[in-house]
Amino acid sequence: METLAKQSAADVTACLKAVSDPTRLLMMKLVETNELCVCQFVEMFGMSQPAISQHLRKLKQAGLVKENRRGQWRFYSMNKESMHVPLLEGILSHIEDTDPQVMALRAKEAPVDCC
Amino acid sequence: METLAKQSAADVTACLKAVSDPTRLLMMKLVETNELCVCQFVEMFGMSQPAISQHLRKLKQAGLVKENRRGQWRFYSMNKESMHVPLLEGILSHIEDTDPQVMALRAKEAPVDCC
DNA sequence: GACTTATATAAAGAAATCATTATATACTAA
DNA sequence: TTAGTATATAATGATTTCTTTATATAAGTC
Repeated sequence: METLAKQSAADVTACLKAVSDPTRLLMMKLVETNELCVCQFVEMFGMSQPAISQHLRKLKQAGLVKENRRGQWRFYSMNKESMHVPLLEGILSHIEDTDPQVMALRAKEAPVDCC
Repeated sequence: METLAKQSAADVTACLKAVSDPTRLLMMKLVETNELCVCQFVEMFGMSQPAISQHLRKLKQAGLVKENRRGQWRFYSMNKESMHVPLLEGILSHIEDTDPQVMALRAKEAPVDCC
């Protein structure tokens, strides 16, 4: 069942800009089902912590992820209330489950107190 | 009926980068059904001819449009053979038909020998 | 051939993007 | 309170993107 909530071209562009970066697209694929904290992203992507934080900020500003604070950690997951969810889910569904990049990232998923 | 031809995350990113620009997204919306020549795009978008040509080149390099030469004109239309068609159609389907930008562009559509 | 028209390509500059290092904030624990 | 950990923000620089102006190519016309 494909929900077809339509939006303006400008809104679609805003969503596409947010996920047209390889790191952020993969991030969205990961948080589609999981909730992950910043330090986990850092481990998985092998990127500096500020770089990860800035990508997450862009996703948050676009309304694609929501932040959940628990203890000293901040968890990110897909914002299912976003107007962009139908579009976003549609895009993510085109990434094959066996995608090597996604597989490699998931293999590196460490416990929350990884850092 | 939603075709679900899956691709690698890298391929999806390549497609998204091509259409995450407002001009190019609208261009794809227009050539989804129509075949348009460069001078028509120039009229419709009110942008310089080289700017239009460069956007078209990016779309062509991504395999999203095909070029058809007839006389002195070059017509562009969606490349229905592209691996990205299912993803692309999915994205375009989220743009509402009454979108003001799309409507404004279509209203400006001039005959081919416009220039 | 010379001239016009449609389009592509090149060159250049402003603005946006994405990374890094350095620093600030905020929560936890002792 | 002091120290440590997790994350955000600021500052900076390299690269990319998007536009414009200038020039080249290629087809059509006289």
